[in-house]
Amino acid sequence: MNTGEGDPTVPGPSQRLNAQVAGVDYGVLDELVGYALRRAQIRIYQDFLETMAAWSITPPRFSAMTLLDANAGMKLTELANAMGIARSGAVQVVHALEKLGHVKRTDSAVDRRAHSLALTASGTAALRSIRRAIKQHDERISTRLSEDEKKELRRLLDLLG
Amino acid sequence: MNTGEGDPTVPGPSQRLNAQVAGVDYGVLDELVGYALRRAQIRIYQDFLETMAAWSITPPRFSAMTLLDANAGMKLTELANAMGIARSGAVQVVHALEKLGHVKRTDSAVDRRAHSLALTASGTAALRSIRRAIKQHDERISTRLSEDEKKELRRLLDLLG
DNA sequence: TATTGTTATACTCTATAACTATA
DNA sequence: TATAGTTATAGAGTATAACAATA
Repeated sequence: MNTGEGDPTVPGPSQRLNAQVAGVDYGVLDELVGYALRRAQIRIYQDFLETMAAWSITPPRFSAMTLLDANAGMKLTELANAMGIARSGAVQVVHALEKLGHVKRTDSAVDRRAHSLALTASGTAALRSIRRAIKQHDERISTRLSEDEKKELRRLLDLLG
Repeated sequence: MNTGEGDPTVPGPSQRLNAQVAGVDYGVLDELVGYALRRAQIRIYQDFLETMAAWSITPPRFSAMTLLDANAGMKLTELANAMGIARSGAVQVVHALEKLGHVKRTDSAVDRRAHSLALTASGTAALRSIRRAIKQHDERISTRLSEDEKKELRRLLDLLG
């Protein structure tokens, strides 16, 4: 797979079974909010990867691109904070996106230590397609929920943690 | 950290910020059910790791132990299917749990290729404590939800994917 | 031939710690 | 001294592919 344009590959779809298997006793797992979340995530992750395979895009890469699109000129540390990861992790994400030609660094005028991060023209174009595909993916995974239910789900999720 | 009783270490808590940062435009991310899920998971994961640090237990390890407790004698392939991961991944989880002394293999009487997996006595004892801590963790992360809301959240999550 | 467990390999994601250049 | 970015290192989690033993 991976029609993609670069080295950074993606975990690979897999023909893995559904998270819940008949005839198996899931014990306390079935009572935990956290495990319901995890199970949903496991299911959804499959569709996400398949949706993004052609672009070599992973969840953190999509987050980074979206953040840079909406906040052009962010510094690396700001990006890391916004994503909730360590700086060293942000370096890797940015590096992968640079290899894909989606992100460029510009030396900051004010602070010679810092770089200004932004999407390239082709990165912006790619993000348009990616975003469209992601929106479809998001529709797909939540197709059994009404608009009200989606809203309620988001509300309840935001109360968590 | 890691008062734990074995080599297999755990990612490490970290003093990372919250997933949502003020002054940053999250763009389309704020509209996606999938990202709300991801964000909640990121927040919760911190508490999970801190809760489990003393036991060197990770989410998949907890799932495996719970499944083996409720379905003693499972084969490796069955465990992998129940967890929704590849066999090779299950090998690693089982291996880590063996190193911790929580799981034992017994040669299957019927099929000489297969092993019968089960918790050890100390694994069962450990699971009791671990389960108690996990339940508290689950209460903690969902403390802002009423019982009805928790139930509704589980229902909506199960509709996803 | 098909399945079971295993190993080899590869990749992402994440973290901490130490380093360099600047502030 | 403190911050920005980077690199080195490490481990978890996941996957595919190939292999030996057994079915």
